[in-house]
Amino acid sequence: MKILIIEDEKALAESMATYLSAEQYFCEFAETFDDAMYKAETFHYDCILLDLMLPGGDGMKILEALKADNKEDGVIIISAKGALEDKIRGLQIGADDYLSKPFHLPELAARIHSLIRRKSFGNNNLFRQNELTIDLLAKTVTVNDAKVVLTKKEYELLLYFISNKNRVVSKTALAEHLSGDVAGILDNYDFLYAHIKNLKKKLTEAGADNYLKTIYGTGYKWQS
Amino acid sequence: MKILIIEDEKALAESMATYLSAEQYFCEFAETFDDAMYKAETFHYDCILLDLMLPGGDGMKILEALKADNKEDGVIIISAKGALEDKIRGLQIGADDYLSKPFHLPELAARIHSLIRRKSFGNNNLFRQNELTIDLLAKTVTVNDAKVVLTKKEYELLLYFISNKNRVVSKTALAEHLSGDVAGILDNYDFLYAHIKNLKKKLTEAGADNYLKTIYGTGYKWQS
DNA sequence: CTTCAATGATGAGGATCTTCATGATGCTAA
DNA sequence: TTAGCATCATGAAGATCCTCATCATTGAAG
Repeated sequence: MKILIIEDEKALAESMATYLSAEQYFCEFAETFDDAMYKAETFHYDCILLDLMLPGGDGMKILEALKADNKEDGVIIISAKGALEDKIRGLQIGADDYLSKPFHLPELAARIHSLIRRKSFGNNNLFRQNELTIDLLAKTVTVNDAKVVLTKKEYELLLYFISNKNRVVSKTALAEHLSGDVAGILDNYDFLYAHIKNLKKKLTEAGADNYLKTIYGTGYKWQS
Repeated sequence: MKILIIEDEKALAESMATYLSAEQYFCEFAETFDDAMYKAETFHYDCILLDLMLPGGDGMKILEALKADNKEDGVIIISAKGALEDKIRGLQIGADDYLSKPFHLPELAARIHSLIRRKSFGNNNLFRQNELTIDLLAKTVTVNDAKVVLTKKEYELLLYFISNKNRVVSKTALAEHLSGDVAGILDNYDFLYAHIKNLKKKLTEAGADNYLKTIYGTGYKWQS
C-alpha cells in the first residue's frame, strides 16, 4: 500500500511516515505544490494525505486536478483546525475524509485503514451480492432495489460481516466491535444476539437470502 | 513516559517500540523471564506490557511479584487470543488491562494512553473535588457520600471535563468524543445539550456545586 | 437413539439516547 | 438601552439499545 504525504512541515511528515511504516505502508513525500501536483498526477497511490497549506499554491487545486483526471486515489485532506469551510468544500470536490491539525497518529492510521477498506469494495463504493446492495458512501442498504433501513448497530454489524466474508468471526470480536468497550470482560452476548436477530429479520423480510450462518460455539460467518 | 516491553518475539517488540516512540514514549525491552523480573522489580515504568508466554517462566509471576512489592507500575497483559482465564486471573491479581494477540498497534497505544491517564488521577484512582468524588476504577460518582447514577454518555462527558479541567473544551470535541462519529460534519449539537443538561441536573440535585460553566459561542469549562 | 447441558434465538419491557419544538439567555449593533 | 439574532437550555416524544425470561437448537455422552 502506497501513501503520498503532501506536507511541508518536515518533522510532521517524518513522524507520520515512521508511524505508517510500522503499519506496513510505503510512504513518499512531497513538500511543495509543484512537486505534489507532479507526483499526484503521474503516479498512483492508495491514499494521498493532502495538507492544504502549501508553499507555491492552494492544495485544493491538486484535489481538483485529480478529480478532473478521473483518478481514483483516496484523498484525506489535512488542514488547520476549525476550518469547516475547507472541510465542506473538500468533501464536495471529492475528498474521502478530512482531518484537522493537530491530530493523533493513531487516528490518522485508523482513517487511512478505513479509507482503503472502503475503496477495496469497488470503484463506486458499492458492495453487491445478488439481490443485496450496500452503498458504503451513502451508508444505505437495498434488497431488490428496495431500501432497507438499518439502525447504526445493525449497519455496523453488517459491514463487519461483509468485510470478513467467508471467514468466521468470533462473538468476542463482534461484541467488542459493537460496544467499543474494549477493556471489560464481556461475558454477556445478549445484546449481540438481539442485534443479529433484528438485522437478519430486516434482511430476510425484505427478500434477501440468509447469508449469515451461525457457527455453533464460536461465532458467525457471512457466506458469499 | 517509560514503557517496559516484555516480549520474546523480537519482531513484534520492535514494531511496538517504533510505533510507541512516535507517540513520545521511551521503550525498554526484556526478552526472558529473568531479565523481565529483574527490570520490573528494579526500575519504575509508567506502563509494563507483559507477554505471559515467556522463555524461562510464567509471566503471571512477574505481575504477582510487582503487586507483592506494592509497586504501582501500570501493567497491560498481552496473551494469546481467547485465553479468557488468563484475562480474569490477570485482572484479579491487579493488572490494569488486557490485550489479546494479535492486536493492532493503534489499539495498544490507545490502551496505554488510557491507562496512564487513569493513573495520573492518583494512586487509588480517585478524583476528588470538595463534595464530589469519582472512582475511575469502579466508574462510580458520589456527592457527599451519596451515589449518583450516571448513564454511559453522562459519565464519559464528566470524565472528559475533569481530564480537561480549567480548560475550555469545544462543542466539536465533545460531540465527536461522545458520538465516536469522527468522520462526519457535525452541525447539530442537540444531543450534546441534552446530555449536558441531564448531567448537570443529576449533580446539582445530589447537592454538588455547578462546576461546569458555559463558554458562550465556544464550549464548556470545568472549574476546580 | 435418547437425554442432557450448553449455546443461541426470540419477544417484550425498560433504560438510554436522539430529535424536535419551544423558551431562555447572552452577544452585538444601532 | 433596546432590538434582533445567535446560542444554549429544557421537556417531551420517538427511536434505538440493552436486559431479562423463556424457548429452540446444537453437540456430546450414555
